[in-house]
Amino acid sequence: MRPDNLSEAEYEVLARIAHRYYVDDRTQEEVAREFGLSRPKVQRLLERARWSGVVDIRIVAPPWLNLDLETRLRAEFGLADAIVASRRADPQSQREAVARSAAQFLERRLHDGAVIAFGHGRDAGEVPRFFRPQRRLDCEFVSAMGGSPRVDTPTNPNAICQALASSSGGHSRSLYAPAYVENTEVRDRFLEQEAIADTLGAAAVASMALVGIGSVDDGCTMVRSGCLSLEEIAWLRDQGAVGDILGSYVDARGRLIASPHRDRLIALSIDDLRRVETVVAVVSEAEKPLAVLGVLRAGVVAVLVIDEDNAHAVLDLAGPGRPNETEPARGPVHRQEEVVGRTVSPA
Amino acid sequence: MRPDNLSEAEYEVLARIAHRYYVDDRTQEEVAREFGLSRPKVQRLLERARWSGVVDIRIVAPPWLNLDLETRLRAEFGLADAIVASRRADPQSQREAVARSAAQFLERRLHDGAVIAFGHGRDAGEVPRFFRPQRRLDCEFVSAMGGSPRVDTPTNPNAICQALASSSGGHSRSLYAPAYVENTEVRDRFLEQEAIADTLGAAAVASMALVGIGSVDDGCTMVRSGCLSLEEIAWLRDQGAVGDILGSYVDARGRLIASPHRDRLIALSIDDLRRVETVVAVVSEAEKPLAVLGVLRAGVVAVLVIDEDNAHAVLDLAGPGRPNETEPARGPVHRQEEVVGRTVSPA
DNA sequence: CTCGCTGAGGAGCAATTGCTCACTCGCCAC
DNA sequence: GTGGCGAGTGAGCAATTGCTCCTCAGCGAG
Repeated sequence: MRPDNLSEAEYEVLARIAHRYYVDDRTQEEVAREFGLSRPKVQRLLERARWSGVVDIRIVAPPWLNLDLETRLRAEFGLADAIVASRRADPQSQREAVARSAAQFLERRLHDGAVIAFGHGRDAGEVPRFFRPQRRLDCEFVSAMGGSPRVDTPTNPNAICQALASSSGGHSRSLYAPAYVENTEVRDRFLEQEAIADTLGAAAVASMALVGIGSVDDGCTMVRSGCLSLEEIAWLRDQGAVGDILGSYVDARGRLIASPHRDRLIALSIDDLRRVETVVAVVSEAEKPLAVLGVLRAGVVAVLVIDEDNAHAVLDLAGPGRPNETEPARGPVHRQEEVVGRTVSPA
Repeated sequence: MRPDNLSEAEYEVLARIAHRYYVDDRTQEEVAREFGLSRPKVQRLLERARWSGVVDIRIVAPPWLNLDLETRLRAEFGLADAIVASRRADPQSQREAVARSAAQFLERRLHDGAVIAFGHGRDAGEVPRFFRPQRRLDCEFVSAMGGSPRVDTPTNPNAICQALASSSGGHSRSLYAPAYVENTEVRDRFLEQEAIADTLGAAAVASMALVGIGSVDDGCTMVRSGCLSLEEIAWLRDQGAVGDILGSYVDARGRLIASPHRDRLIALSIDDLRRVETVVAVVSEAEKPLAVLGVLRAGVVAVLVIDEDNAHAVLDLAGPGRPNETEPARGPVHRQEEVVGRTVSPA
C-alpha cells in the first residue's frame, strides 16, 4: 500500500501535507494557509493520506504483547477489552501468565467500594496469587457460584474471594452452598436461606464479575470437581452444549441450553450476569476454543483474558464464516496484521 | 530508539495505550476509562510514547520529494516554506525542475487581485514556462527591477511579467529602466518619471515577490547581462559580498554591503522587500551556495525554491557552526533523517 | 517534627479537530 | 436548453485534545 492508486500529483500533495502536519507539527489551519486550501480540505487530505498508507503509524510494541490479536478479538466479539497473554511452554506457566494479566486488569479497574463476583475454575483460581494492588482496596469479593464437593481446592469461588480479600485489604462474602444440588426443590430450599440469598443478591449487583469458561469434555472442571457426572456432561454434549459460564451451558452459537441441570444450579444465572457491567472471562486451556466461542457469542462477556494459542484458535473458529461483521473498523487500519484479519479493501 | 530507557511495565502500558489510541481509534477519554487513568495522564503517556519511539509515525513520501531537507531548511533559516526540487542530470533540466516547483507554488498561492513583484535571472526566467493556472487569475505582475542591456533575454523582469500575465489572464506592469544607470543623479532622474515611480510603487506594495539570488563570480547574471563589469563585481567581492537579491549585495552573514552601486540601482530596495509579505527566492545553480546562505541570513526571504544539491550545500555551509539554533524543534521528531540533522537527544 | 522543595496528578479552559449539512459546480440524460 | 444527480466544497458546531496552573504527596534538610 504505498505508491498506489494515486496520481503523482496527488501523492505529492498528500505527502507534503502529511509531512507538514505529522512531522513538523503544524496545525491543519496552518497547513491549509500554506497550501492555499480550506481547513476541511486539509483534514480530508490527511484522512486520505492515512487511509492510503502515505502516513504510516505503527506501534513498536514489545514482542511479548499481542495487541493485534486483542484488537481482532474485540472486533470479532464486540468485547470492551481483550488481553492476550504471551505463549508459555507448559500449561501451568501459561495459566499463570494469563492469571497475571487478569490480576493486573483487576488492579487497574478496582476501586474502593466496588463489588466483584467470582466464579470457579483453575484459571480464575490462579488469579489471587498475582493480585498485588499497590494500595489497600476496600472492595467486596463475592462468590457467584456454589462450591464443588472437593472443597479444599483453591478453584472454589469462596477460596478465590477470600484470597483476594486478604491480599487487598477488602472483605469477601462466601456462598455456603454446593454448585449443584440434588433437585429443584433442594435448590429452592437453599435459596431461601438468608445467608445464601444475601450473597447471591450481592453478586447480582456486582459491577464486575470474574469467571472461567468451562468446556464439556470428560475432564472439564465441572466433572473433575465432582459437580457433574460423566453421564451428565455427555448428555449436555448431546444437547449441543459446547461450554459453560457459571454453570450455564451454551451451544456453539451462544444460545443457552435449556437443561434440567439449570434448575439444580446455585449460581448467578446468565441473565443476572448480563446485568453485570463488566464480566471478565479468564481462559487458558488448550482444549476449549469451542467453549470460548460459544460463551463469547452468548454476549455476556465484556473482557476476555486469554492465552495466545486459544486466541488464535477462537478467531480461526469464528473467522472464516464472517470475516468482518460484528464491529466495523472505526478508522483507517494502519497495521498489516490488521488488514489480513479484516479484509479491508481501499475504495 | 525502540525498547530503550523504559521499564518493561512502562513499555507495555505505553504500547497498549498507543495501540488503543492510534490503531483502534479510541479517544483519549475512552482509553483513560479503560485503563483506569485520568485523561491528562493518558495524554502524557501518549506524548511519552511518541517521544520514546513506541509510536512511529512516518510519511511514505514519493522518492522524488525531499521533505526532510525542506524541513531542515525551514528550521535553519526560519523560512515560512522551502521547496526542494529533485536532482537532475544537466543544469538546464535542473533549472526547469526548480522552475516548475516555483510555478506550482505560485499557482497555489495566487488569488485574484494579488500583486506580485519580479526580479531577474535565469532561474526566475524559467518560471513562466511552467506556470499554468487552472483558471484565469486576475493578478498584476510587476517588474521590481530594471532591465539589463541585453534586452532580448527572457531573464528580464519585464519579460517574465509579460509571460506570466499572458498565460494567466492577468496584466503586467513593466519597469522601463535599466537595472544600473551611470550615477545617482541619473538614477534620481529616472525615478522621477511617473511611469517608473508608479511601477516601483506598485512593486513595493506587492504581497509577493519572486526573485533569483545572484552570486558574485565573474559569470554571474549581473555580469553576463552587462549590468556590472568584471571590475565592479571583483570590487564587491573584496568588500565581502557573497550574493545579491534584486541588486542588493550582502555578505556571508547577511549584512547589506554599503556600496556605490546601490545608488545607481533601479530596483526595489532590500528594505522595500522586507515589507513584502512573501518573498520567494528561486535558486538552481551549482556554484552559489554561499550566495544563498548570505541572502537567506539577510532574513528577507520567506520561501525558498531550490534544487537538492544546493539545498545540501547551503545546509552544510550553515550547519556545522550552529546545529540547531534558529527554530527549536516543535515536537517529538519522528523521522531518522531529522534526528541526524538536529542533534536531538532524549531527556 | 516541621518546613520547603520537587514532581506527579488533575481541574478547567482554549485551541484544534472531526463532522454534519447545505450549497455549488460540472456532467449526463432527456 | 434544462433538469436532475453526484462529487466536492466550505461554514459552523460539537467533541476532542493540548496546555496551564494549582494541589498534594513524598522527601530531604534543618
